[in-house]
Amino acid sequence: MNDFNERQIRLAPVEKQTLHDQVANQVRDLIIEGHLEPGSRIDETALLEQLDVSRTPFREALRTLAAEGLVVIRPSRGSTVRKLSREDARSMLEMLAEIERFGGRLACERASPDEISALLDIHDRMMALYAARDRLPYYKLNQLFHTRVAAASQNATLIEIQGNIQAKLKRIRFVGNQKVGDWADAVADHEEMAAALRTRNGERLGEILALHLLRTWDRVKDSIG
Amino acid sequence: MNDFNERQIRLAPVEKQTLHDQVANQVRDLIIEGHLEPGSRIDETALLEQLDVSRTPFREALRTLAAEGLVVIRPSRGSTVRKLSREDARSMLEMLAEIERFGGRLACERASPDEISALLDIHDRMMALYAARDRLPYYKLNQLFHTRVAAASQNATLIEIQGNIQAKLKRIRFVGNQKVGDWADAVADHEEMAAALRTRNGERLGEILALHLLRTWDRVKDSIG
DNA sequence: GCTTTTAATTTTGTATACAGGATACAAAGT
DNA sequence: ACTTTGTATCCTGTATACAAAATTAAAAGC
Repeated sequence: MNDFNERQIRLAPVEKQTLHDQVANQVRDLIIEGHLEPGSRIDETALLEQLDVSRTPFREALRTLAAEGLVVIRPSRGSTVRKLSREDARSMLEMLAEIERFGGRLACERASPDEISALLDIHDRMMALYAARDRLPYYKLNQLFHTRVAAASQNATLIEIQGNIQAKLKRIRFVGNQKVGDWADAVADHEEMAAALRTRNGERLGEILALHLLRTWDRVKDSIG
Repeated sequence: MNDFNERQIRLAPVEKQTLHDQVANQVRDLIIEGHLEPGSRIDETALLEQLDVSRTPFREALRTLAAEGLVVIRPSRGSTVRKLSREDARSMLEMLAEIERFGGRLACERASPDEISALLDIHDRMMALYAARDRLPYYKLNQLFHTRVAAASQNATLIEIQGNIQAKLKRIRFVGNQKVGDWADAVADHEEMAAALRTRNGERLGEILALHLLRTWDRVKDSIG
């Protein structure tokens, strides 16, 4: 009688996590959150104990992170947290700017009304946080906003690449947003983005998104390398 | 007296290859060259014997390929060669078009005269191969041309992403270029690219590159699913 | 005859052991 | 004192062994 329901449940299984994946996620977080210094050596034995796994899944995780570009593995010489050179950061921001420009354009063409209002909602919350000068939650929501714009482009490849680059730049961008005046400028940009979203002006949205990121480069370029 | 030379040699060591890397490259080739059918299961034991390695480096290689998006690993259920859905292919080509558009623009701004003439040289060789209707070498050179345009953008991130997507699409694009009329169209595009390169007209070059790829989508979209 | 259970087999994920190479340190030579 | 050579230690890469899960095959029930 509830056979059918049982079956439904079986057919939609909870996606299982291997140890490898868990470790990869944990280490990725450690890197992105800045608990592992860029350029520093990754001490296998230490992390191994801390995470309480054996070497096999740990090393597989490292390979994954290396392919993602967060970790550098030099044969026989251990792995290090990838340190972005000035040139790396420049090329990533330049590329991200172009990707978000395109994403913004597509978003305005393809987003559902719901997606648009969800975006505007995030925007409003960001503005409230700015008014309260509540930096960290603002920063988190900002990341989310950019991610969601990309998501609204309906282009899975774009979404993935945007996420990848954003992850690698996460720390840098945070550093870049420290000065008060810069924050005000960023907020002004975001107001324009919201306006462009409301009118579905893709050209304009893309333009501001790109500019927004290129400005980030100008802000951080001297504190890197 | 040759102390200095000795030291030079030590400072530029030959980059060593781990077994893992070799296996990753081998399997990647197998996939790209089409010797492993997309969607098909990857039989560990079979490949293990064939490549004559143990499971550890092999599985690490699989992780790498999974992160690159060439392989899909479902926990406890083995790995398969990633099969591009129609939607995957669409989003990749759409994205690649935009990336190459940007790459083309940057190339015209930043390429050295040498790079430009190297590109035009490749172009000439392509045209000769077209005249001889020599399909396979033409195809290879075509890949190289697009890669080199990207390289001329001087943006490492762009170069990497372009290469990644190109690798994943390799088989599809080959399928798409089968009809005679299509080939002629593609050649016409390439003549225009060469012209734009000669005059360093980045806007134009980017436009044709993008169009060229979007046309590819039109050609292949019905044969994918 | 078809579905469901149970058992056997294969396959996958993880731990561990071992070997080869790299790093660090100390001793000898300049 | 500084460089070089030799040695000990540590770390990395790979093979293998074992356990858990999934797949397949066979048997039992309806």
